Amino acid sequence: MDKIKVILVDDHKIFRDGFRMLLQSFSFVEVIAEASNGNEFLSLIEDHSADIIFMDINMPQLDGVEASQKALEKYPDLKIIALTTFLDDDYLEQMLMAGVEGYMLKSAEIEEFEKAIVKVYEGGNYFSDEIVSLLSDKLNMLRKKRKKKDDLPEFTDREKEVLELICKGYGNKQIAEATFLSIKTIEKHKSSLFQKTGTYNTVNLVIYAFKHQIIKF
Amino acid sequence: MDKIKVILVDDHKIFRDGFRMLLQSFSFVEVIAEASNGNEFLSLIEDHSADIIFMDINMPQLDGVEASQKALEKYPDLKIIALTTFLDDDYLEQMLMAGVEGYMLKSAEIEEFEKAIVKVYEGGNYFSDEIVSLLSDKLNMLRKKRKKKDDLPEFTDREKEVLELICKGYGNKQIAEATFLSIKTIEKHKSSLFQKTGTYNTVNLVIYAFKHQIIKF
DNA sequence: ATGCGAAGTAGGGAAAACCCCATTGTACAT
DNA sequence: ATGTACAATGGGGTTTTCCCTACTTCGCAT
Repeated sequence: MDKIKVILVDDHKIFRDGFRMLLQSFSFVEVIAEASNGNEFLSLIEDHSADIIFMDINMPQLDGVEASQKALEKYPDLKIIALTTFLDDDYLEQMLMAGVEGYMLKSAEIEEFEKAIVKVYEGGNYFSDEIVSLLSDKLNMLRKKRKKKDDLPEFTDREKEVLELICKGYGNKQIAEATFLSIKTIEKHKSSLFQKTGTYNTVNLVIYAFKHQIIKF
Repeated sequence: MDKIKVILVDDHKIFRDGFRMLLQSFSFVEVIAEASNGNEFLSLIEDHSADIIFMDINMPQLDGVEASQKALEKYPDLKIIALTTFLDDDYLEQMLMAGVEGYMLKSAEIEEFEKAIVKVYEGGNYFSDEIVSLLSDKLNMLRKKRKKKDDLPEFTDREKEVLELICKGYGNKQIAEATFLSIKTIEKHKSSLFQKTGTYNTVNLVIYAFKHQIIKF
C-alpha cells in the first residue's frame, strides 16, 4: 500500500519540523511538502497531489481560512485538517463552512493524529473532543440568546396563515385568492400582525419574521 | 461518592430494560426512574432530581425534542443525552438547539456510554463520532448549496446602498431622506434591483436578500 | 339569557409602492 | 469626436398597501 501523502502548512518552522518528525514516525505517512503561509501553499498544490493537508489557521499573508476556501474551490476533493493552538478560536465556524474534513488542537496526543489521518484518508472526518465541546457551547450560547429575545406575541390561526404567505412573497391580492377571503380581510389580519409585532408595514413584518425565526429558509 | 442518578426515557420497554441493566453494571450509576414518553417524563422530573437524562427522540405523544425543550425551560441545569437509532436523523439540529449535552447512537459500545456519562456529569458534553460526522456532512451540504446559488448579480453602489436601507425596514420616503435623493430615484433603483434579482416587489426583494445572505442579522 | 371580548369579515379613502418613459452624465471604444 | 452602454436622476399615472371604522359570530363568564 502506498503511503498517505501529507502537506504541512504552518508559519512556524519549528512546529513544522517537530510535526513532520511525529508524522514520519507513522510508517504509512509521508510528508511530501511544506508551506509557511496560505499563498505558498496555494502555489504548492499545483505541483503536488496530496492526500491530506494539515493547515494552521493563524498565518501571515493568507490565513488558513481563506487558503482552505480557495484551495477547495479549485480542488474540491482535497482533504484538509485544520490545526489550532488555543481554544479561543473565532474562526471555527468559518473554517467548518470552508469545508475542512477535520479540526484539532496542535496539542493533541500522538494517537489522536494517527486516528485523524486514517479516518480522514478513508473519507470520514475527525474533530477532537475539545473542538466538539466548543461547538456545542457556541450552539448553546446561540440558543440562550434566542430564548431571551423570544417573548413572541401569540398569533391567531388566520394570522399565522397570512404571515406564512406574506413570507413566501405573496401580495395581499394573491393571499386573498389563496385563502378565499377578500383583500380587505387580509389587510385587517396584516394590520393585527403589525400591532402585535410592533411593525408598521409588510417589509418590516417580514424582517421581524426572519429575525425571530418564525419562518424557515 | 454518591452514585450518578439517571432517568431513562424511551417508548420501548425492552430497550429500557436492556439499557437499565447495562447502566447498572457501572458501579457509579443508579437508574432512579423511567418514562415511556415525553409527557410522562415531564411529570416525573417534578419529583426526582436526576443528574443525567437519556432521552429517546422518536416517541409517541410528546417526542424527545419538545420534551427536552420544555424540561430545559423549567430546569436549565438538566443534563440530557439524546439517543437515536438511525443516522437519517432530521431532528439533529433541533435537538442540539434544544440544548442537549450529548448525542449518541443506541448502538454505541458500552465503553462509549460510560465515557459519555462521566463527561456529561462533569459538565462537559459527549457526541459520538457518527453524530459529529453527520453534523459535518450537513455543514458541507449547506456550504455547497450556498455556493451553487451564489451567482449573485452585481449591484451598483447606489443599489447596494438602497438595498441595505430597504432591509433595515426603511420605506421609499425614508430612504430618499437618508440619501438626499428624490423618492422617484429610489423607486428606480429598487426597480433595477427587482430586475436583477428576478423579484417584483419590496417584500420579495427582502426575502431574496435574506436567503442569499446579502444582509446580516 | 345576556353581556362582553376576541376573532374574523369587510368598505372608503389616504398614502405608499410600482411601472413606463425621459433626461443627464460619464466612461470606454472605435 | 462620436457612438454606445450604463449608472443615476426624476415625472405622470396606475396599482397596492395601509389606516380607520363597522358588522357578525362565537365562546364564556356572570
